Amino acid sequence: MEEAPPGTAPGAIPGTPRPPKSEQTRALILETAMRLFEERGYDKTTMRAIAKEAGVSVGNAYYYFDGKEHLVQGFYDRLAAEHEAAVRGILDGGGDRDLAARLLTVMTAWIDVARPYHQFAAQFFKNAADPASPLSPFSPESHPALDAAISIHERVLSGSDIKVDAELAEVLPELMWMYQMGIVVYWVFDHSPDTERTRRLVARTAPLGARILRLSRYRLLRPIVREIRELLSEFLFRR
Amino acid sequence: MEEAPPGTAPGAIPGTPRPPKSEQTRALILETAMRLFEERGYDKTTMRAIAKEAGVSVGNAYYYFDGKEHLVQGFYDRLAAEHEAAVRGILDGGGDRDLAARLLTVMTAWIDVARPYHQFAAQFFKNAADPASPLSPFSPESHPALDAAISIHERVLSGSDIKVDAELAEVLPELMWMYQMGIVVYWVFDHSPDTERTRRLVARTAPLGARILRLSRYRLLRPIVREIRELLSEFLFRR
DNA sequence: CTTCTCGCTTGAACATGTTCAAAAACAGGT
DNA sequence: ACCTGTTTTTGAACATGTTCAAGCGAGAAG
Repeated sequence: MEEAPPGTAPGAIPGTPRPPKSEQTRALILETAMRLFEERGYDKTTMRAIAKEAGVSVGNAYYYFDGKEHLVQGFYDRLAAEHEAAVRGILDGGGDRDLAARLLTVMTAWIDVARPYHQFAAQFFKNAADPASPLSPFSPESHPALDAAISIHERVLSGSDIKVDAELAEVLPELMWMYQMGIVVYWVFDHSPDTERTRRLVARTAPLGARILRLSRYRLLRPIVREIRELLSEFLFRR
Repeated sequence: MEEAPPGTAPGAIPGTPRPPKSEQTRALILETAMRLFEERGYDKTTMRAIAKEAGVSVGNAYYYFDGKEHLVQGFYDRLAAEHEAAVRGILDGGGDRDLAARLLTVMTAWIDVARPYHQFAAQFFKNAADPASPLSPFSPESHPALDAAISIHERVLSGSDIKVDAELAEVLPELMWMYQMGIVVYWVFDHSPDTERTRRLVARTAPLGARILRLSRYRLLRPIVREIRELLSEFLFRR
């Protein structure tokens, strides 16, 4: 999330918050960029336009951000924060304890939160898919966001009344996150009005997932569940 | 695969093959581009360099191809053709009839065929993820390639000795193609030497898939299999 | 007060994908 | 051989992300 920190003040202790002046400029540029992205879309927003609108020079934007892509990180953070806020109530007590319901709520909340950015998201989605880009979910820069997203699924699971093997429970949140990524891809490509198709897909798959999970305790499926669990723990990305 | 066809000759019947001269130029540009992409990578290869190396002007390249991205389509086609050739023997009689073995062969063949392009693929993978790009697997331009890829999985399935419900069999090839896409994504992000991790992942998941498919005939799983089948036929892309 | 330091800011210059009006090559008819 | 309309080719111009050498300004040091 943090950019290459513009050098710290001369005698300043490292780790000390940036002097407020530059922080203000940084925020101004970021906010202007996000506003223009939302108004005109990612491609149509030029760095020159951002600089002009923010009342700074082009070079100044590059002083604070390594490039145009980095300005999008703001959306990641905002999205993640809004999503977290939207589901907090449901996750921390008070909510339904049924896993299907919890998952559906969380996923639907994400679609709602992300709705204003749908068109814009499709435009820069490619950057997220670029392994070399900091916007990739696997990049070091995205690690905090990734952890936050997975943590949501941890809470979806742990707050539910479902009974699963402890070892399986360990890899499930990451699997659920992958499910979410799949939905996001579907959503990005979804051109139905208000992404109604994606909503329907979630409404169908969330209960299905919970159902499969319940089934996983049957004797018959033991060996295969075991195999899947081992697979996940070996090949999931965070290992 | 076909570009916006450079206007047809005056009295020519539409659908008539292009005059060979221009076809030659087109091929020259495409081949030069592919060679340079392979030598220097996608980003490092400029349109000017391609034109210069091919002995034509920049504008000429744009006369035949709508843009730099379109030049990559050649790799798609080449890859698809090489893959098809590599697995043809196994698919059309003669090969193993075990589904796991067939799937593993086909997937491993793909990794082998794609090996020379791994680094390069990672560089333009983002374009394939862009819904607006012609390189997206869902774009009209990629439709032939998509059909070809799915047809391979149709043959993997139909040539195997596995018994599956007819209705399920109808959606399975597309599901298997999605599995392949998942592997491709893993492969793109895979930095292990010779993408050994991806190979191991395939070696583990191909048998797993076949195993799950065999299990699907159990009474216990009937309703859930039915649900999955309906889901797939409703939400898969080609519908 | 002067000078020095260093973070901050500037805008021109650069690299590269893309467009376009015009020139050249070409084909067919007379 | 010459005219005419079409296809092909050209290269300069354009748009935009990015870099960089130079300038600015506020506070520290003298």
